[in-house]
Amino acid sequence: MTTPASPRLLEHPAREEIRLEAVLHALSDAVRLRIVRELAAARTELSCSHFVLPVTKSTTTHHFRVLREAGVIRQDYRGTAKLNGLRGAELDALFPGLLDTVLAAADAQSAREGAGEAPGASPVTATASG
Amino acid sequence: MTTPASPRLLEHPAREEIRLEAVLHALSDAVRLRIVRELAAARTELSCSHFVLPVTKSTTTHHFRVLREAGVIRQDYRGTAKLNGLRGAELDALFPGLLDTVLAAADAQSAREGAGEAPGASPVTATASG
DNA sequence: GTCAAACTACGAGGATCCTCGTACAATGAT
DNA sequence: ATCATTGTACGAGGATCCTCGTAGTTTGAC
Repeated sequence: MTTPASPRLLEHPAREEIRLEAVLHALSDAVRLRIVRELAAARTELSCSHFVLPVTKSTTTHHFRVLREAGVIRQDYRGTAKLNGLRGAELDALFPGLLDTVLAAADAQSAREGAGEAPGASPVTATASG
Repeated sequence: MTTPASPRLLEHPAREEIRLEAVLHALSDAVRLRIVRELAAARTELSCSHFVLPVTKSTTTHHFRVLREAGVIRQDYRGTAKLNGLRGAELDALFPGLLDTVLAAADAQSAREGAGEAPGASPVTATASG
């Protein structure tokens, strides 16, 4: 009777529990915004280890948790890995267009700075947004 | 030779200096989001004293400064008062649709909570967004 | 000059946040 | 069972943030 079948469960806020202020705060950090952009560009769930971030593993865990607790991403264990996926549909139902708009704004800012912070591969990926 | 004609000048970030992270952070606070919503609903410049906020005057000044330094609002002195106006056009040029989307999200959340935090007059104002 | 109104500056308290290092837990393969 | 992989927990340091009170500045009216 130690631990049944459930491997490791993570708490997520219910859709109705998601607060706009928390979402905006979650997206207001450069590292987290980068994570979200990569997740959006990938269109799939990605493991934490997939990300190459300018912070340590501990800090990475922290940022993923902030995103999860704000309701921006969903996390599920898959073997030793933990898959992260955007809660795009839910967010869109709650705050129509918010995520896409922020993502577009981030792309625009990135392009303006001419930096190499592009999340996907080429900086000319955008065209189809829906 | 103490002070020429300039009454009191305030520093604002140039349009190109505005950072998405700073804007999102500025909007992630409940008090500031409320200020922005009222400003958007008013469609005019409003003095600080016009706002009835759950914080002291000192704190109000602080929040207005955060909004100004993030590039969300523009502040100008007008006699003893200080008029605040949204930098909507500039923000929209930089981050298309961002402000409107956040404003709509805030309205949606407000409506969901059934609270009396409505910025304008009636809670049924939305219809024409552009 | 005097007075009221509107806002700021400064400093402080307390909370939250970002970052890290080290130690630990869970899974899958050997 | 042993080991490597993946990610967590805990605690701590340092920065930033929100809030306030008090004192001070600028403007306009009397």
